[in-house]
Amino acid sequence: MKLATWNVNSLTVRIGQVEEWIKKNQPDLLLIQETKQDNTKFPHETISALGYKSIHNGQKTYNGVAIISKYELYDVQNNIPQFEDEQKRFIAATINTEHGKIRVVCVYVPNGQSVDSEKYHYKLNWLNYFIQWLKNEMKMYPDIIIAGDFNIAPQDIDCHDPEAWKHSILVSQKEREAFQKILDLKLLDSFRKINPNEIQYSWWDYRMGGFRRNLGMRIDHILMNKKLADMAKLCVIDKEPRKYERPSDHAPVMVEM
DNA sequence: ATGGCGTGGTAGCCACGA
Repeated sequence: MKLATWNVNSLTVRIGQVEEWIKKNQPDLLLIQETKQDNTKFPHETISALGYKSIHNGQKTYNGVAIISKYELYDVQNNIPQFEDEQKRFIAATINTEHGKIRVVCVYVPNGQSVDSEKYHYKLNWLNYFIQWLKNEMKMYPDIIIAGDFNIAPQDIDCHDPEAWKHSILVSQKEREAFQKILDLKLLDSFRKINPNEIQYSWWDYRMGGFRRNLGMRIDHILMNKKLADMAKLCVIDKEPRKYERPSDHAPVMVEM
């Protein structure tokens, strides 16, 4: 199985690139974030023509998450249960694979804007509810993959300038503690497990020549339980799409198992 | 690195992202 996560920063703009990337990389599963379109706009036909099923939990202008899959998707859950939220940042489904039944969760964790912002509280609150939900979900689905844009750089090696960013969003202690709480549920960050010391980023600011100067962060992650993580052979961040004309500011992260 | 870019709204020298 080959699976990937990619924040596309508007599927309307990036649908051509998503098609191109799928054709080239042939993932079995692709989780995308920031579609920025409502469910009526989602290009199910384009995806279907490539041989994939798709489900989407979206809204106009902001957020929006989707799962594109070679496998049938069932028991779909839109948004975190028991968490009132207008924002569409979560979609989950179950698939039957060569590795057995797997629960797949696509997340677009709030950005937080700045640590003194109301949006930062919303981010931490969102993560709290997510962790509670996940804890319970793992009792029912021991084999689980959670992937998406976490908007958290877990360790200093995941940030190009940890000293400067220390107290800022994506890096702040509270966000890292929340990420650690997720890992404490016995989930593994597949990129870090497979590449313990690699310095690689998945996002670069559009401004200031961020990509050219490699001023990035590793904030997009693929987490899985130990059994699945032990099967994963390879985890790479594909920088190619970041070089496309009109790129997303994020690069896809991909696991092969 | 935070003005500097990109997207999507709408007509606001806007909101939001990260």
